[in-house]
Amino acid sequence: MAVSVMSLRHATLAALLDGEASGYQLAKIFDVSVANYWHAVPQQLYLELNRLEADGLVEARQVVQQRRPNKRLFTITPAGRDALGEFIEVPSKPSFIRDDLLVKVRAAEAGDLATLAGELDERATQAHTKSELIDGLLSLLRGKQSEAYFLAHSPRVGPYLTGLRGRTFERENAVWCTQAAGVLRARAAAISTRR
Amino acid sequence: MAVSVMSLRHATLAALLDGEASGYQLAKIFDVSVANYWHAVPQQLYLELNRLEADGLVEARQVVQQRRPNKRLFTITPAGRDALGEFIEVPSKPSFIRDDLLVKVRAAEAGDLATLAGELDERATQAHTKSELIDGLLSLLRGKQSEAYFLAHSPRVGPYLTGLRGRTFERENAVWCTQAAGVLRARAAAISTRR
DNA sequence: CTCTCCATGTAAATGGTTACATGATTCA
DNA sequence: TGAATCATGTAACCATTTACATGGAGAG
Repeated sequence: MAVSVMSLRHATLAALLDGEASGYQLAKIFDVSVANYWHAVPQQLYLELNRLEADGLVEARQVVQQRRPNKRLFTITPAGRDALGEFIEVPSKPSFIRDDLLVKVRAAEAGDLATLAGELDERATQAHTKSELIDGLLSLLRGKQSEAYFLAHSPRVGPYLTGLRGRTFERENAVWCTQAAGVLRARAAAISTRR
Repeated sequence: MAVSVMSLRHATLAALLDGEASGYQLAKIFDVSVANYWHAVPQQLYLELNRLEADGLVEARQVVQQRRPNKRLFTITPAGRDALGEFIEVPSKPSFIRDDLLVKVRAAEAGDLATLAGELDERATQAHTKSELIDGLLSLLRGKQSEAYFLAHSPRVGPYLTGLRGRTFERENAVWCTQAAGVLRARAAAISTRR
């Protein structure tokens, strides 16, 4: 059975549903809101946008600027929207976490506990910051509407739902990192007093 | 500043901290407990194990079997443990989610809402099953000890902590998938009655 | 008699990261 | 004067996935 591939394509197309954007702008968007479900560096986006253009899924128009480098603004085409529609029809492969830091925690017994606890604290802070950033994006989307009303009626329901997932993920990440750091530090202390 | 790479290596080494295993067994382990922080298909593991052996980070012994194909059991070497220790010292790059299904939800407006809701329900079930599986692994690890005691004293603290993260992740995944499916289905119904 | 499990690999293709390249503008 | 922002790309490299390949044992 066919399973969907090439999600960078579709993540890029999806980001263009909000309107035209340059590769540079998309890179920024990928850094904040798209980061909830996909990650890509600018180089990837420039390549992918050109491929999408060649395939007729996006259209570009050149914008000449005086004090800034010229840029190309991309718009999703009807064919691009269709491609997203088809993408939604084919089943996805299940997602998985791939996290260096969790590998380290798994292997904690083979390394320095204090160092690891330090990195966990840092990560907790980052995750907390990220969750607040997303929180801001969510209330910006929602405006004065209640969440229930927004979810029932707003055309921006897609970004809102992915934002909710991202916010929870980052919050839980922060909680867990803090817990793990505490556990490891307590153990590091226990080991050093025992000697 | 150097940032750690090649986590498959370290995930493999970490999995061998529990004792010797064959490539086939490791593939199983990767499917369940290691899946909380890394994913790999068997082919990758066979390759990686051979590379680790060539680098002296694991040792292999051949086990000849009568009714089963012969196998090779791998053990982590002191050099392998050192490699894990160094891995823990170098900072990790921040992790990110990469999920096809979230891309689809972001792009919901361009596709069929009922189809997407259906896939979200399926995913909710899978996530719930996975969370219960992990829950079982955790109580197996814990045995009769309280969680606090286990976290303070057990040598298996690494796997336990990653299990906690995985369990929360899957639980939150199930909750979110169910919520998103509900939202999208309600909207699908609203659209069809309006016509 | 078919399916799943055991058990290990090679080869080709795709996807993703890192390094390199350029250059003006604005802000501290 | 140095760093950050705007703006786009190429090339080399590394990691990951998919397809292909083999074959006996045991369960239903």
